[in-house]
Amino acid sequence: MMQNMAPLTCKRPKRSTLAQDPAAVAKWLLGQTIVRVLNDGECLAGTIVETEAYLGVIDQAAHTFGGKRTKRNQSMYAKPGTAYVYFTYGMHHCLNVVCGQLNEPVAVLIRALEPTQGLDTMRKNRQANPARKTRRLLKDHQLCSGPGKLCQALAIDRQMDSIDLLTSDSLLLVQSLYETLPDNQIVNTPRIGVDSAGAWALRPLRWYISDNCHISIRNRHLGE
DNA sequence: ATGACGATTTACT
DNA sequence: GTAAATCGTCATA
Repeated sequence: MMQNMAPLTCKRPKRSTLAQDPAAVAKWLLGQTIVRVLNDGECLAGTIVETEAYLGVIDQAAHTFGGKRTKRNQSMYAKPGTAYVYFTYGMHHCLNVVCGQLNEPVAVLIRALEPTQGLDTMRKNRQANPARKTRRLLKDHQLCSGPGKLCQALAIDRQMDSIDLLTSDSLLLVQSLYETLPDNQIVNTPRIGVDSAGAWALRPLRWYISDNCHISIRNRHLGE
């Protein structure tokens, strides 16, 4: 568990940190913070606890497999530190951190956050469109425990696509004051929801913080 | 213009 | 465990 979080300071990562291969960045991002500043100035924040790397043109599970370039995925070709936000399944948004080099379409999907600031607003955002009538209060670990959930909680949609996470005032990546997590607190498994990607579905390109209860539901019991 | 398909979530048997 | 919800995006015509 990430307990006793330091008060939020605004140390921004260097762009060179994100200009690495997506697997390295995915691992590095664990423990860092995503901050969303709403129009009224309210801050919502969470610690990244689960990530997946998408390796671009060679990766059958990536939107840019084979060098595919469309209106939707063009921000994956942008400079490292750019947000790639896409809409899927007719109702969900997903947030990625573009990494690697300019024009090298690789990215890291942010799959789960441990919410640290603005939980009440997150709960409100998550229940804005209740699918079920009698919905009980969402527990903290239900707010950001999935790529679609965290975007709903932080009010992230395609308007945030192509934003620079290192300079933006509305959606920011903030570096932890702590050292990088030790390897024995990081679990590495295959990615979720990419079963149709052949052999690439089996590659261990997902990472999450061991024993953290805010990771996505699926595979919470697996791993190691 | 049309049809197939999701880097998901939720409810339900 | 299975299936429904729901629609932008993309490839094809």
